[in-house]
Amino acid sequence: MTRAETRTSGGLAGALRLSVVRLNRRLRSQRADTSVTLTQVAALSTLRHHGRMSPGALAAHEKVQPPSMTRVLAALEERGLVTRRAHPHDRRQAIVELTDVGTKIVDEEVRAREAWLCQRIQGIPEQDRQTLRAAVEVINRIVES
Amino acid sequence: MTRAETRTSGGLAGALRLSVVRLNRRLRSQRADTSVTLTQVAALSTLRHHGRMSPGALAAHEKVQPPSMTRVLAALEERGLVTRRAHPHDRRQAIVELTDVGTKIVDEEVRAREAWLCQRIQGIPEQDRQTLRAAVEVINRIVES
DNA sequence: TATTGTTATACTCTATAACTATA
DNA sequence: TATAGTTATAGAGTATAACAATA
Repeated sequence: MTRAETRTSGGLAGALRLSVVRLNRRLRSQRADTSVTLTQVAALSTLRHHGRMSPGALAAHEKVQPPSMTRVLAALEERGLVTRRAHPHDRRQAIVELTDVGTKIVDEEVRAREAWLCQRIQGIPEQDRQTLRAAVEVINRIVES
Repeated sequence: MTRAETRTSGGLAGALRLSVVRLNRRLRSQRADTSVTLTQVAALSTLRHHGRMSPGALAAHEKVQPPSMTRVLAALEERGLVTRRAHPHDRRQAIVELTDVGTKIVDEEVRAREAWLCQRIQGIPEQDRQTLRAAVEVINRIVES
């Protein structure tokens, strides 16, 4: 996909779609056998950055429907990476938080799992890294809108 | 995810991963009932841009394993969007190409399917579009490496 | 033997619909 | 009634292993 083909909004949308789909595939394929999946990493990372929250809030952050998050959390809880507590005032809600093991996974094993992308980012010019930093912010605004 | 958290390569890798995962989810959820799926659109787009090619070449372009592409092509062939021809000199290979209907899908229905992203891209400042254009090139280089 | 592609199988990811419990 | 979450079910997406056909 060359620069010339992304001049129009439609062309840019198509090019961005292809790039995102392919990078997403690459990221999923970097899964180590003993490690957590890409979706699980995303949920753990959100908990690490934003602290404990309800399953519904986590689903909203991750842009998935609640039943999808239920399944992710069940897997994480089974592996002892998160725990569930009762909400102090609203018994419908649960509060999900990282365990010590879960925190360790996010801080260490997860970063090892990202080695592929991290290595490539280290290998590109600083100007390209600046482009990616700015693009992350633009994409996040688009996703939130 | 703020700019400050993406200063290191690891932080940038994590932020980019989260953004890509979430945008990918949004793109998949834009599927129209009567339309083709995101994976099918990606394959059709590649054929549209690069012309006819073998299933193996298409899998390499899309960064999927050959059996995954076999399944995608079977669905597209069943819907009459692509055809298979024999390779003139190597009978192991097939040549996949868009039908007239498939071309029409790529040019019209697929663009309608992208309305969500296209609309958002039209709504951001030109400077942000330039950022995305540059980021597409950087991401593509990373994916190819 | 090496390459191209398919078949068989299984797992991950995600959604919608229907349900339960609580507010 | 409305909200938070789960269960049931189904479909999309993808991989590895084993196979068939051809080079």
